[in-house]
Amino acid sequence: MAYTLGIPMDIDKGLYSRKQQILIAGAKLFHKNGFKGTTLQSIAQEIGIEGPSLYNHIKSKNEILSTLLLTNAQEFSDRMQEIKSSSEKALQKLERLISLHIELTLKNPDAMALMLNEWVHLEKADRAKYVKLRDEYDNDFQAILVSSINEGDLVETEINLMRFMILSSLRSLYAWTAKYHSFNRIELEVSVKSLILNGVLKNKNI
Amino acid sequence: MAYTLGIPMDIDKGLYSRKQQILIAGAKLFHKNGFKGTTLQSIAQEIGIEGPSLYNHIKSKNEILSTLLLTNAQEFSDRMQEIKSSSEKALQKLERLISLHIELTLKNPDAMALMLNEWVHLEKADRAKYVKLRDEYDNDFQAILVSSINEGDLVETEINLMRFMILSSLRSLYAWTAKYHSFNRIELEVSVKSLILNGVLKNKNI
DNA sequence: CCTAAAAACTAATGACTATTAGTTTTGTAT
DNA sequence: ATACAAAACTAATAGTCATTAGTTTTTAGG
Repeated sequence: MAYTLGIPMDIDKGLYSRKQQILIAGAKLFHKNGFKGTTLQSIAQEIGIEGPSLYNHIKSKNEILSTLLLTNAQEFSDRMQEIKSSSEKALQKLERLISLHIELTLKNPDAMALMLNEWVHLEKADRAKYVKLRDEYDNDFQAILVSSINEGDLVETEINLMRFMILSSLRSLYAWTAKYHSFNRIELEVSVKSLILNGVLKNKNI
Repeated sequence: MAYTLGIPMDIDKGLYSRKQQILIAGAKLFHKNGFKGTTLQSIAQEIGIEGPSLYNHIKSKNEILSTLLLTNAQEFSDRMQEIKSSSEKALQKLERLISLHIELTLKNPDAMALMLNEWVHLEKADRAKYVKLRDEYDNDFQAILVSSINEGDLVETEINLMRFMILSSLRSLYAWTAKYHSFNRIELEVSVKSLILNGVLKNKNI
């Protein structure tokens, strides 16, 4: 069974289920206007129904946001476990993490955008869950950087800043892909890896 | 006369004017809860008055946001003109731009955070003005990168992606400085420049 | 067909909050 | 002191939604 946004696809119709449509429309509009700036009516309109009809499929407006954020945060977390537990050297793990960000960004740019800011509108419990997933991810990411430094592959900069700079670039990629769809995934991976690993200078003074 | 956020400081009292206090509190709360998630009452409370009293100093809630965003966008724009018109080589201009982002981020992290997302809540005219300033800045930034490539200093990656990756890192710095105040500006400049220019790899394979 | 569940609709409700009105307090210059 | 303006307060207004209630339409299985 194929999944998108954590919701099973309605294969028979070759279409998205109503709940999926709501999540897709929600992601799009939350991204465009912010969570608080988006009305349920506008989400309903996007899929051709009236506002209150949404309640046949969802429990609340907040549920839309938390499904989007937690599904994606969980996917990052799961994929991180996979990468962590592999036996490659840390530098290769870093490259796989870059690929992961690009993959998920291309699959779901709107949801990716929400992960940066809109989590502040989650309700307490979901918010705690989200922040926990995210902090763990960041810690794991940094641990891989530390390993790679110890393996002699990465330069010894202040480690928090290094993690921060890399993750900022990767987490902002959704804005790039929205404008330049022409790029294919492989090209993008090559370019992004090169920029992060080698920087922008042509002649390094080693 | 000293200025902050484009508003003259009330030097006699050694304090901020009410309008400045409102802008500072607004930036803080808009950053924390988003523009739509922030009530005027909460801004007023932050500076010890009642909500409606704000109207003795401002015209509307939106005015707070637009002052914050346009003041800072204008400062970026002005400083860009200065750097553009200097006679250094492009690589030095790029380094000055990195310093500029760090300087303004340290001076005003909350406002910097707003520039990423909250501009969507500006009213039509202000929004157009903001987007124009920002697009022009991005174009100028990219033009400097192109010059630097032509001068043989930067690698020939897809230019939009290069600009995008650099600006994403720089524009996210506010989140870093909020957590790691211990860093001083000079150290930060050295580290950020190195990460952007040289990347994270220790041994480049030239 | 028929029927029961799912999903839609329209019409409230009620909370929240930006803004206005009208009044009182505070600060300052004469 | 006094008066005038600035700045604060309290009490209303009015618009905007999320959500609920109650009803009708659609859909799918027997």
